[in-house]
Amino acid sequence: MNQQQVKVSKNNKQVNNCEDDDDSSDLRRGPWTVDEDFTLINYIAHHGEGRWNSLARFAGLKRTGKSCRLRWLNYLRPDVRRGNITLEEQLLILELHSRWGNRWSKIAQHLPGRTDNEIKNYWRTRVQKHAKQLKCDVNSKQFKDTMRYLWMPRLVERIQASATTDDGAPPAVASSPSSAMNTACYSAAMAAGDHRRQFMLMPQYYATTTTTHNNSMIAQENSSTVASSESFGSLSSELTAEANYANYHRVINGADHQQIDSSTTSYDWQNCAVGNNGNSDQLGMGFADDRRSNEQWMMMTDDVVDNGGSSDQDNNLWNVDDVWFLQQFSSCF
DNA sequence: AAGGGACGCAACCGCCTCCTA
DNA sequence: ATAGGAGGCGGTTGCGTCCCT
Repeated sequence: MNQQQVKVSKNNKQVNNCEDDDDSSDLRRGPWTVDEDFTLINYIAHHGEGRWNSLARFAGLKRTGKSCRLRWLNYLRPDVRRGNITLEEQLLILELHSRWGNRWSKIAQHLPGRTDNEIKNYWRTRVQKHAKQLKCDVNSKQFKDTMRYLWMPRLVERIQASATTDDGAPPAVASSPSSAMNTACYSAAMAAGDHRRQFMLMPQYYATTTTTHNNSMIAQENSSTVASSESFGSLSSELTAEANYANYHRVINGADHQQIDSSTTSYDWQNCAVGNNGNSDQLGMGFADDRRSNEQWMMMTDDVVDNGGSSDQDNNLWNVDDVWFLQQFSSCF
């Protein structure tokens, strides 16, 4: 590959040029100039997209068709959204990536205005960075579990929180202000029942929840999944696990008719650790199976949960405590 | 203030698939 | 049926900017 590239100053003024190494014509490479952008926009406005090679020729652009296509799709298209990836978009990216892997264009189809390139860059710069921080491979089960059980629920929570502050209206289910991970804390009266501790419950992510964003698209592929932004509303600390579970279903289904009659329904809770290495108790971690619904809940006592409030200033999902905690958490698998 | 490392992103590369003649 | 061109896609690179020392 010819490493010599068009050098463009900050204001897009070209200061150097070179020739394409596999083409005797003077095809340009490197950053696009304002003039080139204008030419491409103008041409497409009059003639439309498609046939990129001939488009490049007819428009008088000394660029390959591929280059024109990329510039248009990733940058010049009027419906391209620019700016920070929102929390909702982050959540959707994580969800869709967990399902499809690096199918960037497919993922991008579900994020209007975002390009595959942008999503790919987001994944590489943010997500992979966190995997590196956790000293694990981004494709490892360990990291995927971390995303599913911690990152994504936290995103849901933060989306809820920002919705509350944005429009001033309280969420449909008031959440406890005392915990940053106030998704489903309550005093568990677990089947083991030998002590009462404060737990945060997180269901297996896909068992019962989806996102608020583009949920119609998700529903197409997972019609049995109930889309709700309220999935992690706090549950009453006064209720039994069974009642809380019933409430949970009521919450996520958003209607009373879904309420489970806890008086006639028994749940086979197991306050057991699954796959732990024996120190989950020290970590305040455990798993509970609801065998009736085949849902599994991960539990963490609130002393291992960040209680600092969800006051992150930006879209950075992690703080030092998170990383520390995740490193501990990761060692359990 | 300056230098250097880290980061983010636009653009390119190469492979693969699809389309058309 | 097939070959060549065009387009699509995921991976990679290089450069500008930011931030820290």
